[in-house]
Amino acid sequence: MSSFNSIAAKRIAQIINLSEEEIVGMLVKPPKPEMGDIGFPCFTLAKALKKAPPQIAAELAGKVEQGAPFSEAKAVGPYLNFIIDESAVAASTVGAALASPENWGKSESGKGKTMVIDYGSPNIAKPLAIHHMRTNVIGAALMRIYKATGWNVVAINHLGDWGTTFGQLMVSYKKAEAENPDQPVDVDALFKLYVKFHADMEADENLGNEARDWFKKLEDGDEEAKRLWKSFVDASMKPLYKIYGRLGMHFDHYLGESYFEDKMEATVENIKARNLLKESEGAMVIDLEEYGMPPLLVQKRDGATTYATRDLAAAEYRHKEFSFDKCLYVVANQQELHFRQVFKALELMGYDWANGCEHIKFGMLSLGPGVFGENNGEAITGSTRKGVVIFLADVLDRAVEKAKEILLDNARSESVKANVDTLAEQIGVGAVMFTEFMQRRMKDITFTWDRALNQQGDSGVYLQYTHARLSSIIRKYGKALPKEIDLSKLETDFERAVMMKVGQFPAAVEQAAKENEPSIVASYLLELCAVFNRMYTDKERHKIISEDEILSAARVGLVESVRITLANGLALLGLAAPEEM
RNA sequence: GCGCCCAUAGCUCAGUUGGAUAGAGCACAGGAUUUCUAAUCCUGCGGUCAGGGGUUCGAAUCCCUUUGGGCGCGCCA
Repeated sequence: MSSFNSIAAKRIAQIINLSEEEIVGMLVKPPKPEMGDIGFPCFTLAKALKKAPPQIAAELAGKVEQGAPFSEAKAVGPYLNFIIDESAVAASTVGAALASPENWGKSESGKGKTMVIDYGSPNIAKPLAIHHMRTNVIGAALMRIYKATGWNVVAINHLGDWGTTFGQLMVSYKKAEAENPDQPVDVDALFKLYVKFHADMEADENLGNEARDWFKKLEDGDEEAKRLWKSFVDASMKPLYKIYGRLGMHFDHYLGESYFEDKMEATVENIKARNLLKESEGAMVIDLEEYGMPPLLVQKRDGATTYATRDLAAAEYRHKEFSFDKCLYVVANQQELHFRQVFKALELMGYDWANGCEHIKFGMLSLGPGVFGENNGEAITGSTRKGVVIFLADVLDRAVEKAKEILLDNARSESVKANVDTLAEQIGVGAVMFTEFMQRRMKDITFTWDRALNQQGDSGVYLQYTHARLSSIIRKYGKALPKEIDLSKLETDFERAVMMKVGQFPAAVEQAAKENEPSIVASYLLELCAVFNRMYTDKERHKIISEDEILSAARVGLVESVRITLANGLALLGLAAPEEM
């Protein structure tokens, strides 16, 4: 579509004293389709020309070069509007999508550039809770969106597999083991130990010191500490991989904090070499007062490292290994200050690539009333420590169960019945994932079961249902589309609206990458489906398959282009595109 | 106290590089299917775009300010 904009700009530039580039920046989309496809506002010219904007628009319409790819350029009030010729619309949308389905929506704007994305990155030894879904789903979508715009992407899971938490677990585990030699080590058991530790610490503050001592032992290479740590990590990873599979996530590297353990010394040396390390209250910090930030803690009083130091080491490693142009951290906005400090520290360490680092933050998820008691109608913050937590796996399971019921109720065909479990998984998981894409990432979310399990209205299910409907039409058509389709047959207002919407897909993907905002793709897809379904349900005028073979081929071509767009879009978001449901 | 973020219909949200009459979904009230998936579609109802000031031909959008809310501010990550 953007090529039409530049052609319009070129023609306007021929008759007024503005550059093509300036004009492109001024072009707008008219609010109603009958007004035209591209609009040029004439207000800014009014002063210089000392004429009213509508008059200017009328004069420009008289002077501007007419002809393909525009059927008309006309004045509409104070705007000069261009109407794109039907055949040009069809060729650049339906034609383009059919010609190369797998590339439809892709671009090369990121060609030759590398982006490292840090997402997921859970603190292991705790089962994934509902709020972890945000980084997982947003991060995985961004990864795919960047790939679609030509970037070379390296996805890293910076596992939280190091730190005092493991000391806490060791304290708790040793106590449990003393009472029961067969104390299991699996993620459920670990979770219970974790909760128990924090409950016990209420009564015995000394436990905190014991935990720090165990972590120090781990850092110092104590055999038993290492053995316990390894068993905790192994037990944690199993369910993690399982849920990553369900969410369709992918990582190129699992490089947890523990991986950087032996690289920490070099990082601390680098900080020292720049004269940045200062002693403060017995700990070692980087002073950032000059930049309006509190100091960054590099080493604790006992000499153990902190997650800040591990982030610095990880950033150094990532740049050395992948020489990224961009490094995105998909992490909740609670850590905003932390990342500002880390990025500033990297800059002070002399790394000019620090300005390629970006914190992709997102709003917080709280638990609505009814999820854990009524709480006087207030939302509450989940707390893994206190056991106030909704497990992601449980949410997915319930959504799948609900999808299965609805599938069996509708029971459209034998093959739906035969595949009901696969389809229910696709639909249920998709519905839960899609709730992440229903608003911009910065919005806070209040979790309620109703919201998470919603499969009505604007939802992932709506997109998937529309995809199944599109697939069904194509199945019914029952033959390959002819090589030459007469797209000029697509001439109704609804057909034009669908074509125009299909044509906006590449721009939506591009915009999503530019703003690091997968929800842009999601709202685009909802609009696409709405526009298509409107045409589809107008069965009087828009029967897709009819006796008119030429028209049928054109309409099925249009349907297929919508299906390709929807399938590619769903894939970017990580949702399945079922062919029937 | 300081910093970051948020505020649009009863509810959940789009619209944010300034442009034409601020849009969806849910909820509520009606309606559409002998024919391609009704998990759909249509109609109606619903707005001091948190308040105030400013910039501009033009502001939900940019600037200042007030209010309300969320998050953060060294030995958790």
